[in-house]
Amino acid sequence: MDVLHRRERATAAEIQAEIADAPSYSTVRALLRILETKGHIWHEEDGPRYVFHPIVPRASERRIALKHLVRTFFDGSINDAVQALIDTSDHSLSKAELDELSRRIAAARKEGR
Amino acid sequence: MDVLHRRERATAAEIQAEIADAPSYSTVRALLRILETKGHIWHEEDGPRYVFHPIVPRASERRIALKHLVRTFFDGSINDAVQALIDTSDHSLSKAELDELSRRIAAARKEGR
DNA sequence: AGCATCATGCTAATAAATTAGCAATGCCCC
DNA sequence: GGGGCATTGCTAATTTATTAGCATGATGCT
Repeated sequence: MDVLHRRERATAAEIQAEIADAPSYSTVRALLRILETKGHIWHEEDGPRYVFHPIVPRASERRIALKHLVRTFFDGSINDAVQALIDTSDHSLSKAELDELSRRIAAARKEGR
Repeated sequence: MDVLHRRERATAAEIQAEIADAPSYSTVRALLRILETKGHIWHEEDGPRYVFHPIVPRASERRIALKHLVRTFFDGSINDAVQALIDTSDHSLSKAELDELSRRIAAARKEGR
């Protein structure tokens, strides 16, 4: 599901290739079949192969994932989560990026929240 | 694992109680045994019952989860992730919270990133 | 057109997870 | 101290996931 949310569309082989420690091709295909019967993905045919897609759109899943993460790891504090994001060490934000964030926060403030 | 990361410690019964759509008590206990043999959790004995704990500390798991989420849903853009957090509608940030964020960003900027 | 390639459909075997349930044991309260 | 309660240890049955492998059919290249 993560691969499909990253790419929106992928074949079985692509999915396997993107997973570190991937299970066998057989298993990936079986898993895709299971995910499809459970209503998490669908597929279209592109010539001889299937191209899989998530059913829940990325933006929705994104919102769910954020909420879950904030609840699980930040006791519900969005503020703390933002702080942690800014602190992500191996990817630290450039001055320009920080400026952009300031701008966005100013915008949110203006919206009267 | 989510429950254990939220609470840091929990018994089998507590874990079951916190999971929506939880499987049977038997299953929860079996799963805890499996997680333990796989090295994801450990337990101490508190009188007659086991209290389980995650092995990877919350702060580490948190970093991993953030990284994963940014990669999966925001194409690696921390900025976009922060924006999405700020936009979380059902939890919108108060003016005070936005102020605090501004302060934090200013601090990050000062650190010369 | 013919051939190699790739992907699916299917089947069958094995491994792992899920579940129920009961005996045994330690705790708590009266 | 005795009786109930909660929790673990275990076993066994069932369901589900994982895997290999082969036949089949479409694609694309020469």
